[in-house]
Amino acid sequence: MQNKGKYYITTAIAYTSGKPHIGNTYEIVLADCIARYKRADGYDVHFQTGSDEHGQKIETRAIEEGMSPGEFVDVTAGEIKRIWDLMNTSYDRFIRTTDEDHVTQIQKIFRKLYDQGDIYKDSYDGLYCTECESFYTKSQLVDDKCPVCGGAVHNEKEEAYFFKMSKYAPRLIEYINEHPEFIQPVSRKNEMMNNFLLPGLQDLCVSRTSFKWGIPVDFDPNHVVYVWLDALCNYITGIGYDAEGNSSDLYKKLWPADLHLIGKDIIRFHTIYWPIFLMALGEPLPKQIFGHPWLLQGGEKMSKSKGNVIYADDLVDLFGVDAVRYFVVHEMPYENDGVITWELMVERINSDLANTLGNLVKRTISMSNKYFDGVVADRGAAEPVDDELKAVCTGAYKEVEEDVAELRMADALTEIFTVYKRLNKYIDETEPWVLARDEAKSDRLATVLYNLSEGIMMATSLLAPFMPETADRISEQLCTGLYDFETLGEFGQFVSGTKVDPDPAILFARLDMKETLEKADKIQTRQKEEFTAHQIKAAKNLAAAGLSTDSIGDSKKDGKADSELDNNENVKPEVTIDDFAKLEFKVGEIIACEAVEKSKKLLCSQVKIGNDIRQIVSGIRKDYSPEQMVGRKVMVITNLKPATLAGVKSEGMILCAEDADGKLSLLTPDNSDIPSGSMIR
RNA sequence: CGCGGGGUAGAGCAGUCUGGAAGCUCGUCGGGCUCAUAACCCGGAGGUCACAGGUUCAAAUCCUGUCCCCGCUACCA
Repeated sequence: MQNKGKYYITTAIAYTSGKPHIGNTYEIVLADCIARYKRADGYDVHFQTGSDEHGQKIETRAIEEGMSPGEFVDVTAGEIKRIWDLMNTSYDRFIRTTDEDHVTQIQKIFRKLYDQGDIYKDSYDGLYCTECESFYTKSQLVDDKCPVCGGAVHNEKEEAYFFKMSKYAPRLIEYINEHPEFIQPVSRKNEMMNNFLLPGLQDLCVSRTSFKWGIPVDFDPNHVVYVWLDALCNYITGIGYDAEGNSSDLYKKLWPADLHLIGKDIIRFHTIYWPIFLMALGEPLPKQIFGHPWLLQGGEKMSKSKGNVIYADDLVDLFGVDAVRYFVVHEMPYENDGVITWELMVERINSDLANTLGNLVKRTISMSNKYFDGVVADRGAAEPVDDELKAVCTGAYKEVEEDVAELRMADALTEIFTVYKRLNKYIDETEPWVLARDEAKSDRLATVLYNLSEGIMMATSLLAPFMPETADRISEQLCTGLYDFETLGEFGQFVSGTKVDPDPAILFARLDMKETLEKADKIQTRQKEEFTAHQIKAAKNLAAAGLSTDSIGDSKKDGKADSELDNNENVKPEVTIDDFAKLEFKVGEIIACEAVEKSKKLLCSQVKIGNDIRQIVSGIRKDYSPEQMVGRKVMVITNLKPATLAGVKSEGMILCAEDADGKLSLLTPDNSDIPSGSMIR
């Protein structure tokens, strides 16, 4: 096969704060499809992935788990690698930012940049929240208060190293303008230009003294290297870059990278900071950076506290690795976010994998066995109807090639399945079972089955980078090997006279929706329980280490919700039974309810409490509609001082439980027959 | 007026740059077929292409305005 040259592809390295979910796993699968495709297409591919293991968050997460940071990242990096392997991804190196060669190089790089004056020491002058021990920018503040704890922030100075971003910004702007393919999709280019580059790039603080878990600056050990500088450089350290000029032959061959595949959330780091670091090091810039969209669970971001996270290993258990690979690549459009739900997963598998592909292979091989004792032979009895089929088969490679060149992998996959669909149609057009009834048409029947087998192998050879196991199974059932891409322009490579599998196994069994959703439900329930248990353990460990629980949670927003929850639970002082007796709780029945016009959050209910009817306004509209409220019996505090909310009078309060996400649940009496007005004690 | 993306059939999407009969997949309804995993093939129904104006012989596509959704808005990876 012709060698088309080297192709160096990377994924972002995964942050080791926890187990990656299917949204994170998508990236490695996509990269693997590209890598495998390029290999099959004649490129000398190098595929690197890995884990990003430093930073304050890791330090905190380790404490939560009661481990040292080093032990913790060993566990999570192992977990990431296990999932990457489970997904059958063919990376050449899994780099860890704790790897010795990487650490050494980062220190050299930092020193080099310092020596040449691109990094300078200064003081970081920012808005600091003592409570959270963090700096914030002005734009991050909410009402001039800390966005996490809501407390006051003040100006504070901290000694730090800075990188002269401003020095290189004009060159980067010029480069981006001259290389329209550099940032993909192009809409992202505008965001970077308009938000950062054109208004003027600020220098970047590239060291930290507030935590220890990072790569120490060797000439100033109080500082650790900023995690992004550390993480981004993996793309060069992983292939043998040396800041002192002794880079490896591998590096000389591979750099610059052909493609950095990353999530759309970290585009800024890859299209601004990373190119500038490279300019400063005097190295060429990567050829292309593709910020892929996200896979969302039913339209919302996955979050552990919501219990809606879908993990690759659960999916693989239920559906098999190739079905999962197929799904994530197929469902991800080029520019917009994709959607994953268990229902969609089942639909895709049944329709595309079981019906279109699996059934096609099965029926084709079954007919060869039934009519010709398994021998597939081209007896040359062609008819005009064959021509269109052959054209579709021989044209597929070109179509797929174009899609892959633009990284439109979902489209490429669809293109391949068009061939399978065409083959199914061909069976109907030729009606082999009718030909079988007439001995004189035996040659034609054989030729039809030959054409089908050949068509399947042509499409399957293109499918192999996407679904490697399935492609192997199909070629085994047809007792042949996958085709070289170079030969895909011609029809008729299948060796005439091949005897196929006498009893081919079903490739993808149809799934029962109800049954599968029940299994999925169990998985999600288990997951939510595990999360709750983890939160308790984490809080304990953090408290033992003398830290607050503010930093728990898998995102800033969750962290906020968590801290509020903790405040409600922990802050209130003990009360006596007499204090409690001052409050009057009764069962109320909601007899009417409507939304408060001026507000997005409020509902106004008419509540029957014994013989009394009261109007109560509640901020629960996001979780309950007025229709849902009517007829319910709820817990009401009746001696609360009346208040006016959004201009509407409220005489009491309907009680709700609130979870970590702020989702509300009305408190309802266990026995719905209990009359309204009953006392609650 | 911070920047950008989006609103197309019940669901998920393409089409918009370069104006010229509204398309794909799933679902649904009807028909065909029986080799096959109740699979496969054909056909139908279902859309005022967010809304309002404008340009044009012609607008999902170009222009103007409005409404809604989403992302980004720098030192948390």
